[in-house]
Amino acid sequence: MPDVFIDNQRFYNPVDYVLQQIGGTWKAPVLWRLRTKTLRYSELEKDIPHISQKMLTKTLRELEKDNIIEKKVYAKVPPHTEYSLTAKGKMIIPLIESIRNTGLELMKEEGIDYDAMIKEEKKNVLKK
Amino acid sequence: MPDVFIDNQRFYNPVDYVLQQIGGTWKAPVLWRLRTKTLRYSELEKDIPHISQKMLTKTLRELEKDNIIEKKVYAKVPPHTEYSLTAKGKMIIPLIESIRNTGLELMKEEGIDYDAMIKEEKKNVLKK
DNA sequence: CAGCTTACGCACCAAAAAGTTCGTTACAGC
DNA sequence: GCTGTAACGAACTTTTTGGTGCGTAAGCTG
Repeated sequence: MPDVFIDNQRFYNPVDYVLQQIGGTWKAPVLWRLRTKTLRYSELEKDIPHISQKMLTKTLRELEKDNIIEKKVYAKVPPHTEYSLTAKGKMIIPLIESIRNTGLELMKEEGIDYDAMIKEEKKNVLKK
Repeated sequence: MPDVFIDNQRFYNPVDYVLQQIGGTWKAPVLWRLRTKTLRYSELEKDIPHISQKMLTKTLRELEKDNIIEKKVYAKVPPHTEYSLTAKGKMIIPLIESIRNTGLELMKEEGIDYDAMIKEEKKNVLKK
């Protein structure tokens, strides 16, 4: 497995190359939400539990740099920005779905029904 | 996306859960080599470029803990250990292949033919 | 005219990941 | 009896990640 250099960055193998672009804690949650629609910064922030502004901003900058998402800025005050997938981003979504499905399977083997958990949570949100 | 607790560890979502188990720099290289055959510690060490002993050991321990690989020890001196995939490990290999294939595609879009690079490298190794 | 709003960048600090070096075991060959 | 060997564990340092809090623009609202 030889090393590969792209944009002056070294990657050990193709898996490494992919995981640099979509790995880490926050990239998948962002991409997952953008898979069907364009969203604003503040919408992402509200919808992704635990994410800090710093991490959201950093994640968005990296996804932009790798040409996975696009940013559209409406130059007003207060600011308004929208993020959406690029063609490359759309190409990558099926992979995220595969990873997610594997995760659901593995969780099931641990006795956890994640889809049911999500439904439960929605009920509780509505109650409030 | 609610949090999930498994073995006292928190995961934000199914993708997070999978990437904790197979993400990072070294897990895929190890699993990729074990996908077809059992290997000794020293064989893995020789075959994976750049890996340090510490990282190899740590990676193997984590994969064992997550029940993805098995260790067989032959109690002699010098030591002899063998690593192979468990059933769960075999389940995960297709996902690694998907990630790898996506990586190959993305590299191709950057003008890099990784399979050709590997062939070149093999020639060079034989020359030495 | 004070305060709220959105989407950040920046500085500072703590925590986690990763690399480097060293030590160990016990037998086999020189 | 000194050296090499395989597979590590432990200690230490460096690098990378991640979190918190602060500052900012400029118009709209009370």
